[in-house]
Order: sequence, then structure tokens, then C-alpha cells
Amino acid sequence: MFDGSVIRKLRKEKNLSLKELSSKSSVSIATVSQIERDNTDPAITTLYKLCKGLDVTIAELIGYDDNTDRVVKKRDRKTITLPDSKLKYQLLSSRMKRNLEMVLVELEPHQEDRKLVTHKGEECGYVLQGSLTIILDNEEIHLEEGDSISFNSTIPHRYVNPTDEKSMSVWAMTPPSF
Amino acid sequence: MFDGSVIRKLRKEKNLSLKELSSKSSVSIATVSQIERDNTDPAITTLYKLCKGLDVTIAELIGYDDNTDRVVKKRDRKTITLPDSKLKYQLLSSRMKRNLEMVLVELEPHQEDRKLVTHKGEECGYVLQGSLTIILDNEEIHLEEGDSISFNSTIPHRYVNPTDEKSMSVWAMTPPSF
DNA sequence: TATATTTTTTCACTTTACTAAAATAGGGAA
DNA sequence: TTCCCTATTTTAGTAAAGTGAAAAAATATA
Repeated sequence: MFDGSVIRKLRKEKNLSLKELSSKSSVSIATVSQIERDNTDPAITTLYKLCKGLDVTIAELIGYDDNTDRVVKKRDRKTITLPDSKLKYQLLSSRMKRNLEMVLVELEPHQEDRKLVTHKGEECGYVLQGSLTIILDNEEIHLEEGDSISFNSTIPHRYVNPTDEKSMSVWAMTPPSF
Repeated sequence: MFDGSVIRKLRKEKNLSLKELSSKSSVSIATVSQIERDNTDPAITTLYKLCKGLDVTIAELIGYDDNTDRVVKKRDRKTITLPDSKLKYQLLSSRMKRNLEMVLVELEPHQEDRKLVTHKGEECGYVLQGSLTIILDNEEIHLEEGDSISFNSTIPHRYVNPTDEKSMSVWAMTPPSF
């Protein structure tokens, strides 16, 4: 069951009356009231309309006010192990359901993944330390410290550290792939 | 109107029959079929159920856009100026149309933004250097170097550097807000 | 090709969402 | 305290979602 109280909370935060939200969203006053009090389970289209009136996305609406485990302290980071990868991944974002994920990726000197990976969504990476070579399909892209890159994650890709120094980079992905 | 063909597409990708998805999601075969062909506008709870059967989140279901890649070299970074902010922002992601954005945020000692901001989406931040205090609504969250945080960007927020040292953090946002 | 089985769609019914109008509740002014 | 106005909830009706069973279509097998 969808929690309608989030709608009321957002509405009040934006200082809107039921009448005003009804007008902005083209949903009747009575319906908004019923949804807010969990008297009804809205159709997705009705939710879209309410989101328009509230100026939020559905993902935001569903994830709003979920403040559990926002912070990941350095000492509490989870290390991710992937079956096909020897690289060190540390999750920076919390494990709760979200549309955005952040990880630290560490490669030892001359380390690489042999296997190309592909997954839904897109990602951005920023080189914190050392260098990093990204193989995107058959293209080899070399990044120095401070460089960054964005690409579509469905493009088969893998990481290579061709140097004698450790490489550290931070990556954001939407949707999450871990 | 919600586009039900996404459900069919995902179902076929996962090699599920209507009967199998119906079973995994506890939604009747007939309903799944009707939703897939846009004959009906599902309740949000029904969509939750379908997502469970398809093993995707609502955000994933509702979708995002793919696009092409681009590198931002350190020397080519764009600095972003915001009308209400004195903080230094540098864009790490390309300016191409995307659903994901990454920026470097730099605060001088004792620098802060006085104004709470709110915008659509969600964000993750990782403290690269120094410390950073995030004000989320009325909550004050203190992060040390190496700490990270995820939150919904519609929650009013602002950044504060309460220390004598410079603070550097990297932030990912979806959807982009710059 | 014929038959069997599975998958999907249609049908008719029950249940529930959404609505306009009426009723109730809350707040402010005189 | 009374009155007025606005905000919210309730009511009763219409429209639409969700269902199980039947029908139709698609696929597999001999």
C-alpha cells in the first residue's frame, strides 16, 4: 500500500491547500484528501498528476522522507565483491532503495578487469588519484587525475590501470547496478 | 497515461510468460495483459507488485534516457555560478543531455550558504578533503573526510564548512539540477 | 498436417477509484 | 459569542480497475 501521508507532508511544506493542489494537479479535492489519508490507492496516472502539482518526480515521492541510513561513515563502508572482478569497490551510498549509487573504485598498479561489463543506466566517474584507462567497447580512453567521464553503462566497458601507481576513482551510477 | 509496453518489454527480456509474472507479482494474468496493452491505468500498488515480479524499482520502470559519452579533462572543467551561492562548483559531467550529473564542491574555511535549496531528484556526496556539514531541513549532519551521504534533494538543504580548512566534496545528482 | 498444450485476450462480474455536492471543522473578525 | 469564510471530510453516484473463467491465438509435438 502506498503511503499517502507523504503527499500531505509535501503539500504542507509547499504551503498549498487541498484546493490549490487540486487545481495544480487536476485531481479533485476529494481525491487528494482521500489519497493523503490512505482511504484509496491511487492509479499511477493520478500520482503523476499529483507529482506535477507538487513539482516532484514519482521516484522522489516514493523515496521522500526516507532518512534511514543516509550517511555512510568511512569506517562503515561496504566492500563489494564481484564474481568477475578483482578490483576493489567500496559503496559510498546507502543500501536503501534509491535511484542513485556511488562507489569508490581502486585498482592496483597494472591491474585490470579482463571482462567487459554492461548494465542499465548511465554513469559518471572522477579520477581522484593516479590514472585510469576506460575501455568503452573498442575505444580506449585515458584519464588523468582530476579528469572525469560520463557514458551510457549499456556500452560494454572495463577499467585498466596501466601505470605503476595505485588508481582511485569515484563513480556515480543511475540506476544502481550493485 | 502510463506506458504499459515497458512492462511487456521487461517481461520478455526476463523470459517470463504472463502466467509466470502473474505468479511472481500476485496480479492476475488478465490484469497484466491489460496493463501491458494500455487498456487500463494501474493503481500504484499494482505497479509495486509488478515491479516486485520483474525485480525492478518503480524509478527504473518509469525510465530514463540513454545517450552518448564525453570526457571532461581537468583543464576543461566548467565552473558553475549560482546566483545565491558563493561556493565554488565545478561540473565533472558533460553538458550533454543526461539523467546524471557530477560536480565538485569547494568551500573555504567557515564558508556556508545561508539559503536552503531544494530541487528535484536525489544526490550522493563524498567528502574528499576536510569536513562538511549538511543541513537537511532542520537536521545538521556532520561528515568527515571519506564519509558520504545520500538524500532526496527535495528536502531543503545547504552546505556549511565550520572548520579552519578548505572542504572539497564530489556530488552526484539525478536528475541534473545545473 | 493434425493435435495438444501453452499463452494471451476477451468477457462479465465485483470491487474500488474518482467525482461533485453537501456536510463538517477550523480560523479569524466583529 | 456569533458570523463568515475557507479548508477538509463525507456521501452517493459514475467510471474504471481487477478478477476468474471462457474463448481465441500461438506454439510445440508427433
